[in-house]
Amino acid sequence: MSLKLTNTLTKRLETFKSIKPGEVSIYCCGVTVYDLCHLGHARSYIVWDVLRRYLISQGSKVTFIQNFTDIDDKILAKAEKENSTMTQVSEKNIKEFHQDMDALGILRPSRMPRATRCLDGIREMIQELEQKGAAYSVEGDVYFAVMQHVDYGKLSNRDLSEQQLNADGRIEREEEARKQHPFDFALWKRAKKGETSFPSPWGQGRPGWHIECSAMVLQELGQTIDIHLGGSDLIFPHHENEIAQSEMATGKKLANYWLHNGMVNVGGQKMSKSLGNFTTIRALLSEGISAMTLRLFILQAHYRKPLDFTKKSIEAASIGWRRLNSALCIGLISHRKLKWPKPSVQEKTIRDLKNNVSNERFSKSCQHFIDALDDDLNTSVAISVLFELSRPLKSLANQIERDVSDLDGEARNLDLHSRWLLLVSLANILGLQPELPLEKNSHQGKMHSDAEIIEAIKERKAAKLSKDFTKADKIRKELKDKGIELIDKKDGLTDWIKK
RNA sequence: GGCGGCAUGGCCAAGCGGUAAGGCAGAGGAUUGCAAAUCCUUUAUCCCCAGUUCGAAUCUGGGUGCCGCCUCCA
Repeated sequence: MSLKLTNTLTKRLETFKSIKPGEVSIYCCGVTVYDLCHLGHARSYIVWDVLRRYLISQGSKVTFIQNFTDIDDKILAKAEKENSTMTQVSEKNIKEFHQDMDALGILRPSRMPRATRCLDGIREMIQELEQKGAAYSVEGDVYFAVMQHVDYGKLSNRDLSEQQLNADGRIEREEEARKQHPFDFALWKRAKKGETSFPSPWGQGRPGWHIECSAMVLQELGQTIDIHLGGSDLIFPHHENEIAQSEMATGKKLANYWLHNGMVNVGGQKMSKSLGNFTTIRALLSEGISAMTLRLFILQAHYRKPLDFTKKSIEAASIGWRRLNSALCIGLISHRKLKWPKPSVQEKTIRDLKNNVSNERFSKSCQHFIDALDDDLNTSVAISVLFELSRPLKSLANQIERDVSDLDGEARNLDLHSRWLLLVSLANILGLQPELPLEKNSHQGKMHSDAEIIEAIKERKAAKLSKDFTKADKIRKELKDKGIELIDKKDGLTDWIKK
């Protein structure tokens, strides 16, 4: 089987085939850098990160371009509010963006163009469109004439003859009057006085939103690319307009495959800045929810479906991850004890993986995993394979934790080792990487000094030795009420963690 | 009003015509003085109604409900 993807352009599941064999060009719509990213952004970029990792694992050379929109009303508004500049606001949020994405284990794009650094390309494209009669200027504004583009609406199923009957009340009358068609959109907007602006043949102004992506694709990847990515909320008007501009300017198809991810919902409603129902990635991470928990949470759903965000669902993912993680960590923590070779972090291609899997049972798991991803990135099924692979490893981790000296026989050990290698490699394709447990006994908070706790543990141990379990339990309970949990180990020692 | 999507156990979520993956929670058992962790076992006929078919959660038609886009938006 080979990779099949749902193409928004054709509304069908299609076998993916790149223009150049072995090479894949991808453009992903990035963020407008006026604020921190929220879980919705995380979903989008995590999902596309998996697509990218999967293509890489198949041996493809992937060029992944993602933009920063750093010219925008909201950035300007923020700059004004903070008594700063557009550049300062953008720079700050670009840094924040990288911090979040790195934390989530998202591979950095090959290049990240910015609108401010692509102005020549933007102006050239607008001029090209003007020459072709697909753009017209009105008092310093330049609009794209949608009627000139025969295919307009092909991505989002819009019909130009309908004239957008019911979008009333949402559009500024004044601007409407200047447009030839209600769907016409700005390629260049003239500057109001005092506003940050850039020179152009049409006067001082700023590029419209859609044109930057068209110009960047052309600049970074060429006329036709393999895959164009974005959130489903970008289908119209953003991507529709991008297609119109690019295809009119170059005369070539912009992208062969258009992929769109579903939204993150809160209480059934889309998470968004404007609704104010968003939770930032930063906030989630600082609450102690691990990056991999978020990844698991997101990848347990299919990427095109809406995903409801609730405290409960995150907690479920968190526990699920903790268990999966214990299996993923075992070869890193206990390879000496198990006499496994020292783990190397080499990334493997699917072909290597398949060749290395000797055991028939494992090759089935491996194939099941691959088939799942091939089927329009069915990460949900792929994850179920990981959980199934991890089961005996979790048990092993537990045995080691309890210091069971009688580990299983050699053959079984070998079996577990190759199981672990497969698990780690497959998990890596989803970007699920082992998170080594934090040092035990590390904690914040000042309710108790370590010495006090250790004293209590000693007292309890004495009570246990003298079979005074009532007292032992009382101490456990007292500590628990203060958020300290005791874990008795096989060797008679007691660990404790602060919650 | 137009375009698109979704409806599966207590919760989340796969399934793409052949008799319901996986995760969380729950129950029972093993282990443990207790607790935690771990393992084993276990819990559904798929929104409603009609139809196609030997056979449908899966296809068709009609309902009902929810969501997204049509304004900035991942």
